[in-house]
Amino acid sequence: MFELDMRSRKPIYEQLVDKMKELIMNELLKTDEQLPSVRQLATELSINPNTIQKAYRELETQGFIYSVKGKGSFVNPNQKAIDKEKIVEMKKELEKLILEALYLGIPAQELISLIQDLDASKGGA
Amino acid sequence: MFELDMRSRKPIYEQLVDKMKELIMNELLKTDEQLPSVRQLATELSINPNTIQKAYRELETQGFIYSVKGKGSFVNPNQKAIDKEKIVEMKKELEKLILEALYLGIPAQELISLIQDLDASKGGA
DNA sequence: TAACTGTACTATCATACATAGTACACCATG
DNA sequence: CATGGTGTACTATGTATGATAGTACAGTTA
Repeated sequence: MFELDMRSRKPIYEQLVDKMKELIMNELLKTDEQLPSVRQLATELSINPNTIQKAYRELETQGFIYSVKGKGSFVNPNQKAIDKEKIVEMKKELEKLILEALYLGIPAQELISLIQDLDASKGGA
Repeated sequence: MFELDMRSRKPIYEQLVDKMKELIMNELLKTDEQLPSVRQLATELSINPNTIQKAYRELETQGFIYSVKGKGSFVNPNQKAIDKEKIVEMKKELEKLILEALYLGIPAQELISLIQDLDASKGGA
């Protein structure tokens, strides 16, 4: 369910956060559905429970999940608060990366096709 | 000439490498043109000479520049060897980021427009 | 009570990046 | 030749971040 890239510059906990957000926004994890427990997921992924907890804490801060002591962590029903700040940040990152890609010689049309493909697969899956 | 983001996850030397490659590929630095010296650029950017040298070494390894002891570093006339590996890597990164953006709710059309704008400004500048 | 949840610490290790300092080889200029 | 510029190499140190290890405590559920 979670494919981690241990060599990535992006830390594990952050990869987890992003994956979770995708699953939630794509409704593969539905409202009030229970997430795997900190220890269980840690065992499953062969990483430290602290790393999982760090991801969960971040997800809770961002309003994607809520956690209850003794019970577990669950998908938050109200995630309308997907912060605009994050979107702005994302656009900046994308702009940088796209510019690099163009300078690297990747044709604009190829990038556009990539977006269209991803968009289609996202909606149609 | 070089805008460094000290807060970025991308290390300084790597930012330098990328900037240089852009300048070279965009022909803002022309064939056999001399680059700033290691110490000079270090002073100018207020960073350590070793960091500059690391960037230059990397650029030389990748075939973008060549260095001559006692003389300086220069733009390589033959940079046809723009590695495909880097392009593949770039595409993967882009794919991840675009997917995140789409899930964040940024419309595909907006991303496409972004690419087109960047592509136009790149060619027309 | 027992076994599971989340949560909160401290300590330690590993890695990558950047800096500091020194040293040497080479070239150009006076 | 002497000086000061170039690239290059090396060790040591500082720093920040990520990840792990271990322990402990609070709450829930059976």
